[in-house]
Amino acid sequence: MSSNMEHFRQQVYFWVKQIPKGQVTSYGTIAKLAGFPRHARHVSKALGSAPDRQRLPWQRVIGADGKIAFSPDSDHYAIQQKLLQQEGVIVKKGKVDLKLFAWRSPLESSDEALDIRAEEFFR
DNA sequence: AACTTGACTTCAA
DNA sequence: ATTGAAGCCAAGT
Repeated sequence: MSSNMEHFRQQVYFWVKQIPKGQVTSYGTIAKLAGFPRHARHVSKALGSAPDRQRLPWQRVIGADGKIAFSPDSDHYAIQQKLLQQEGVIVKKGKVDLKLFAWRSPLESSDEALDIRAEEFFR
């Protein structure tokens, strides 16, 4: 049987793929959606080691404060910013206005919805 | 077993 | 709005 962490990773990939083009969400939100709240840091790890990064819209996952998480002087940072801008997301000083581009996931509105959704995916 | 390391988050100044 | 400290947790040393 696959490890818990492996399950986590699959859930992360699934939810990241759900983020609509031109919108963003946070590591923490993905962690929550995946059913593992408080594991925001592991979401980044899962993305970084994703076997098929090419098919994952990883650029749509940013910090809870709307900022690109990579170091501003890194290549990753520049690439992520470019990819986001290419799909219409406005990034100023490495920050996205969440009021305009935050993905309204089904689980963010209510905790009840989150529990229901969790059941669907964990049986 | 102890300590460090992140593509994190929250909260209090 | 910004900043820093504390909390977080699996992995790697």
